[in-house]
Amino acid sequence: METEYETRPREAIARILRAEPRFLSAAELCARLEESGTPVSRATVYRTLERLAAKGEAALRLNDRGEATFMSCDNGHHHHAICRSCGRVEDVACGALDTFVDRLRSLHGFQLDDHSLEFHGKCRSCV
Amino acid sequence: METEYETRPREAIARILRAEPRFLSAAELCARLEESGTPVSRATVYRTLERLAAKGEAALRLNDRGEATFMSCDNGHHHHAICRSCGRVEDVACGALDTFVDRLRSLHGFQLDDHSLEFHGKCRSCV
DNA sequence: AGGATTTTGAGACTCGTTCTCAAAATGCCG
DNA sequence: CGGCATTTTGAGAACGAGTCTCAAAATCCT
Ligand SMILES: [Zn+2]
Ligand SMILES: [Zn+2]
Ligand SMILES: [Zn+2]
Ligand SMILES: [Zn+2]
Repeated sequence: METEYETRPREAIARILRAEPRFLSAAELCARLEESGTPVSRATVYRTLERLAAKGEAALRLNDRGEATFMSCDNGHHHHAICRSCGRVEDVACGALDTFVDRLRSLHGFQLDDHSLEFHGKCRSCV
Repeated sequence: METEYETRPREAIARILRAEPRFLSAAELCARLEESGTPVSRATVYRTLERLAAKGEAALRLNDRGEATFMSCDNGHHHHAICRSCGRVEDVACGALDTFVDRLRSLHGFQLDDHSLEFHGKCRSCV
């Protein structure tokens, strides 16, 4: 069998993630866990984050230093607007680019000054 | 003063990058340099890539394992379509999303099956 | 060639991430 | 309640990409 246990570390990690609209690194998560009186080892933090990401309950993002960061994130396909100064993340539903920008300005009050866009698929010679 | 020298390692690296429409990691670059009879140390490879990226002659990208990869890339703002199987990169000029997708299909013959989009700027509370 | 300056390479080092494995926790069943 | 099989955890070793150091080599200028 392969049952799943509900453990203190897992709950503590999930609680912190759910309360923060930001991508947190494993190190930051460790620090917060320590502060909140529920220290969790690095190994467990990584294992739990990997598990959450696999279940689609957390989004994984590599920051500009290549470190893995995680954020609580519901399943559906959408994109992220990330604040340069505080890191706050606004979820933006997928649609045409213009709609995106409009929504960012009006709905989220987000001042857009840069974006990165990457397509993935198969090139001509790979069908 | 601070003159720049034209050296064998730098030329070898630039030559490989210019011939490959793919993002290459420092390790891959080292291997190719070795093969082509011009071994270059890791340190120099990293220094040269950093230099090229700073001059806007190479694009930097973190792959899904967080490793830095580089590709010869001209200055202007544009986006990338990356083949899932061979890694070939098609440059796509910036414009509305619909135009992007059309261009990918017709001009590049690129079969799009996923994309990632990230906005950067300032959130409401950071002005 | 001579010499000031820049560049290189070998290897030590850093640090994020993964691995190992014995100890602890969990849930179940008698 | 105790055992008990199973899962999870933690401390620390191991790993690997990237950076740093500094003496030796290369480059350019005269
Ligand atoms: Zn902000
Ligand atoms: Zn989308
Ligand atoms: Zn391809
Ligand atoms: Zn653009």
